[in-house]
Amino acid sequence: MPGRDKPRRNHAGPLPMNLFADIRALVISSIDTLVADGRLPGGLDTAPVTVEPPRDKAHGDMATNAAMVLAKPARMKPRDIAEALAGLLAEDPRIDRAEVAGPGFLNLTLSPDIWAGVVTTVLTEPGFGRSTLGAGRRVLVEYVSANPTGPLHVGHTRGAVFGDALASLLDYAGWDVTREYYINDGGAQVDVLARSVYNRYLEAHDLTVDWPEGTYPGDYLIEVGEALKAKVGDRFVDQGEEVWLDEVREFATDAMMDLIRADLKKLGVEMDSFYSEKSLYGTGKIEAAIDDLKAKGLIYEGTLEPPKGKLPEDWEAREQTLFRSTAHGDDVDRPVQKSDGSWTYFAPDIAYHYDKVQRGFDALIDVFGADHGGYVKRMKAAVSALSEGRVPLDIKLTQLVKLYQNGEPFKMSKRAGTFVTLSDVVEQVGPDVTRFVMLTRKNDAPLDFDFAKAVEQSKDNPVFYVQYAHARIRSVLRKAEEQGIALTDTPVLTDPAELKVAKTLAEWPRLVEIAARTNEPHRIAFYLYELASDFHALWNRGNDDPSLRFLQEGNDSASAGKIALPRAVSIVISAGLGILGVTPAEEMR
RNA sequence: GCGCUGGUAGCUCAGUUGGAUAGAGCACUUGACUACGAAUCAAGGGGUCGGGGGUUCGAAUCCUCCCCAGCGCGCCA
Repeated sequence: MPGRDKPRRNHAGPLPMNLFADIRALVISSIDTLVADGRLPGGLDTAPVTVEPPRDKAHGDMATNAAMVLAKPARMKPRDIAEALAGLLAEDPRIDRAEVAGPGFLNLTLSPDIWAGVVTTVLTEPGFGRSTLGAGRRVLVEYVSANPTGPLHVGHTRGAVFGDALASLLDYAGWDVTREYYINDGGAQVDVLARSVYNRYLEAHDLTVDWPEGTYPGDYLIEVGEALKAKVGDRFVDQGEEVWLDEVREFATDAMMDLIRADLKKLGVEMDSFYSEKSLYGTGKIEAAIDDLKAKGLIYEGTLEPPKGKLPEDWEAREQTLFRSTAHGDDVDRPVQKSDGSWTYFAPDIAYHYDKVQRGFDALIDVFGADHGGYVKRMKAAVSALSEGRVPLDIKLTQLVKLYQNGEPFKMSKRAGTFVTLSDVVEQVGPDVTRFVMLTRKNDAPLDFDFAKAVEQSKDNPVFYVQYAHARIRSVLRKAEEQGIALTDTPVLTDPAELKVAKTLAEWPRLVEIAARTNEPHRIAFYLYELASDFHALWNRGNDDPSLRFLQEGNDSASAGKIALPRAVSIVISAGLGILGVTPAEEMR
């Protein structure tokens, strides 16, 4: 077998940062060597070559598909390529064995001291896991963007948590991230808000008022009405809308944004900027965006086909100003102006995204609720047109959150003014649990959130599982400090359970890149669960086998060698929880 | 009718963007605390990956046609 009796070498070279990337580079360079030797034809595309952890651990530490993806273009048998590659790879000191398996997989078993090196890297390189994937490019993440008409509810909470974790993840992966909230303060709904606040204002003057359909009767406006009274006295009583609407609207939206900012703060979400829709009106910004599209020949006057299927009752064909979004992948063209000449809601959205492009971002991400799924194509079309395809826009939809209390569904109805707010959730279960639970589901899958389970602190609740692992490690480290044990960055790893933990640590940088590339922060949460699981397993091995305990009675140097591994685990758990915005627990007694 | 998102173990969900015999947790069965923290661990049973067809060395993953659920579908944001 190749490589069996090669000389062992301690790590003279650089410590492994992303082991999978390092080994992949080795595979690629080996392919180049084979080409140079004439054993492989030139001009091969190595992009599809992957190096991954195999699903079955019996297949070694890593597997590469290189031979199989090269077989066809090289017009060779996969096993022949694999054999040639195996011989070369086995010469590298990092690789113990390279074995051909199955249809042409190359299974790699790494030198055991590689894993100790990984632990040392975690302990000595402050940025272990941080990636240069983003290369300092600027990305704007827009999230929450709830209408400023009331407190945030659970649906917004998920969007807030998701967007915030995604932003942190991208930052960790080397992007220059801006977090932004788009305030929908320019549409009809803020007029409704203003009228509702005006009603509360009248009530504050002990006047009786009607609450017609379409107003916001929520209690949270009572104090806003009183505050308005405190500010303007009875100046607006018995006055027509034309007198007070503008002022009340501004007063009310300011009050709502204060409320929303306070809600976000409870969750630990902090925006870099708030962008006002209203600032687009009367400033020429909408016109500028539409003109840009017009210059590209994408604006025209026309009449849309009625939608198929159920026809709106009051449908009648009208000529409107349309955006030729079909030229950029949409299904139908979209109106930007109503038949009376005023803007549709889509127009300021275009202007807002035009502004994002103008601000020079390299990539844009919008986080919407699932009920806005219908706008994905048109927004992508708009950004594609405005940036001439230069700026990618990814739109992530967050699905509904279904609330339960001990299995009993919680109903929420905004119309009736009774909905479960972000405050309700955070006050009951705390920000850490709220955030972690909402990130243990893919963003586009529905989420069941049971208050009872979330506070129960059981295994049902993964945040405690991860927190507990961290707390256990901190406990060990406190004891080590009490005993005056001098720490070392060089671990002693012998048991399979120890190696398993180190191998999982080695996957962290790769996991970060996958999560960042796919914009899927939930992968971080699942990874942390797996790391915690490996750690708990090792801990319990120590119950059966005292030689595996981190603190070795009366042997400080042995203890130090054992403690290095859990120290590394706590570093990665802290980093991962940091991305999710969850505080690592020091203790949980 | 069209579009978007889902459909994976009894339940709740992952699945490394096409890799090898599809994985966790809960629940169920059995076992481990004179402990570095048992909120933990070990072992076991459990599958037509919604269904059919296709693409290829290879499909839960890609294409196509159906079925089911949620959301959306000009002059509301």
